[in-house]
Amino acid sequence: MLTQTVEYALRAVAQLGYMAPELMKTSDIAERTKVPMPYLRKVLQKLGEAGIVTLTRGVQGGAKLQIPPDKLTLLEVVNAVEPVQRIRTCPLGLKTHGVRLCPLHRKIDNAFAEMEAAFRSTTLAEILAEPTDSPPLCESGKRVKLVE
Amino acid sequence: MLTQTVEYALRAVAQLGYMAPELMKTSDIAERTKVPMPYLRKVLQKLGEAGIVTLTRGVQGGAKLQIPPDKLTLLEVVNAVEPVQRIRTCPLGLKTHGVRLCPLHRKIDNAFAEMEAAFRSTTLAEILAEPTDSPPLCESGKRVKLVE
DNA sequence: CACAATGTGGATGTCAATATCCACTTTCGA
DNA sequence: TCGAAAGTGGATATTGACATCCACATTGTG
Repeated sequence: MLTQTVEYALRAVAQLGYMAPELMKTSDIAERTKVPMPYLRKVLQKLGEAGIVTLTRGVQGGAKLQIPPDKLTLLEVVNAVEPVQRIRTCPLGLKTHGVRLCPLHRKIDNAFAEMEAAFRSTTLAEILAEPTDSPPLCESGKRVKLVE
Repeated sequence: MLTQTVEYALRAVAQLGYMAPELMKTSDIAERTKVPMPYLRKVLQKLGEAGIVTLTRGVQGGAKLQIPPDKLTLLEVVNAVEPVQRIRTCPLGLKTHGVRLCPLHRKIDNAFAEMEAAFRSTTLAEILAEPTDSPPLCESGKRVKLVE
């Protein structure tokens, strides 16, 4: 959970959130989010498959949010690129454990569960709206749409 | 955080907790915890450098817990093999962000912080003592020391 | 219609985490 | 004192995440 790829996906979605419902081409997203552009393409494709963004080809093409920011949870974004791996059976393969995790693995899985819950209960809109000196992905005071 | 190596370290420490304060040779730990033995060696070495276990060479050598289970937190074990990477500055390198994380990264770091706290507040003794049908690393009913 | 802008799909490269191997050192006990 | 039982340190795979590249398909515009 929470790999580099997830971080990239969250940045891209946050950036698209500013633009919503307009679209933005990949190279611009890459520049604003400081994600390597060729890799960002792959990430956006996964977000596309998950129905979170819509991708359009050709001139004037790009990506745009398919889900309104107040309906999109961070967990959906995370799961689109790298589903949270909860511990469901004993990682040692002990037969008698199975579904009933031992205290060690229960503890670990609980930590995952809490993280999952934290992301599930947070929408993109909340992230974008939160009052702060440091708006996501922007320099202070530049909390505006991309100007051409 | 919480890589395979961390999982291995926790298993090894849990196993040593059963034996404490006696020692156990690496091959036995490997067998019980189902960790590849050559790799377990490396993990134990890190735990040794951190002062969590003591390693003894030669005949009758092996590893043993250096810290009593009720004084050893899971976080110490995690940090010994793979320190938790908290987000302390803006990952995008935005100058105006710096120490003051944006809501997105604050959210992510909070999740890390909670996980850290969960592990800091749990001792090995608690894990081993928790009443359960599935004692850590053992088949049910076999919550006993390794019998030669 | 032709061309440039843009995304697509797949092949390939890079690197760190994971895992293995081996020659060497240390220790115990016969 | 010698040999077997351990751990040590370093070299070497293996693997998956991360990243790049390129030929191609699609779309808007002159």
